[in-house]
Amino acid sequence: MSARLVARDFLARPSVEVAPGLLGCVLEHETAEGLVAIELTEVEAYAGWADPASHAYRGMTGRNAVMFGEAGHAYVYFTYGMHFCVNVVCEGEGAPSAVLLRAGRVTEGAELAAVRRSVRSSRAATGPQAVHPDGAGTPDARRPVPRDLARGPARLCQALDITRAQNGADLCEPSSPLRLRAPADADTARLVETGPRVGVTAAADVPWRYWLSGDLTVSAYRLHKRRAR
DNA sequence: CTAGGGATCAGCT
DNA sequence: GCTGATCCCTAGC
Repeated sequence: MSARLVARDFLARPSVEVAPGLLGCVLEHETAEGLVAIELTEVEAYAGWADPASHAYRGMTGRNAVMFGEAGHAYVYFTYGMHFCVNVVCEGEGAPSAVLLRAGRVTEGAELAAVRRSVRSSRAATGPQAVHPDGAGTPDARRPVPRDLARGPARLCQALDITRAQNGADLCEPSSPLRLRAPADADTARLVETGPRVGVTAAADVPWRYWLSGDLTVSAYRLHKRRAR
């Protein structure tokens, strides 16, 4: 079995070129709890300086500094008070582009991923250990279905246990706990579809979201609500 | 549909 | 130092 990682050279290009090539790649995170691996099915490119939707648009800050560094590192950010999202940094020093990992399918460690997801979910819900009033609920009843384990950028991070601690992690380094594996050769010829990015008001016209055609783990598309400016 | 929650940052004092 | 708007979302009504 090949543990071949994605080469840094592959990532050191404009994110719009890299993004479709990440589909089918496997992001895996090895922790004390075990290994969870996720095959990427949906990504979005963010282009840096020229892209008003990019965190790097207004220049380097403490939060987005990783985007300005070497390609192949993880840029993790926290949003909406409770969610993490992970990006793969592309291009090179001073060219802050990145690809947001929006969804995937758990290929290893599904048990562990399910536990992580249900623990966090029940805490965010109506309190610890919500039980069905009719008594029908077994502990497993709350479990997310496998398809939903990493269906959405924040769910993907939950399943992999990616938090601020993984910000800056080197995805191209074999000894790194968080790494990006190249797809098996048989999986490379998948049909890719393209469309507008999710939740982006500025530059909503560019089709920089990429996903594997027909894949059920791709997140539900919603147009962003118009917000006053 | 909405609440939820924390971090960030521009703009101000 | 503070204030308020925003944020690439999710789960539960």
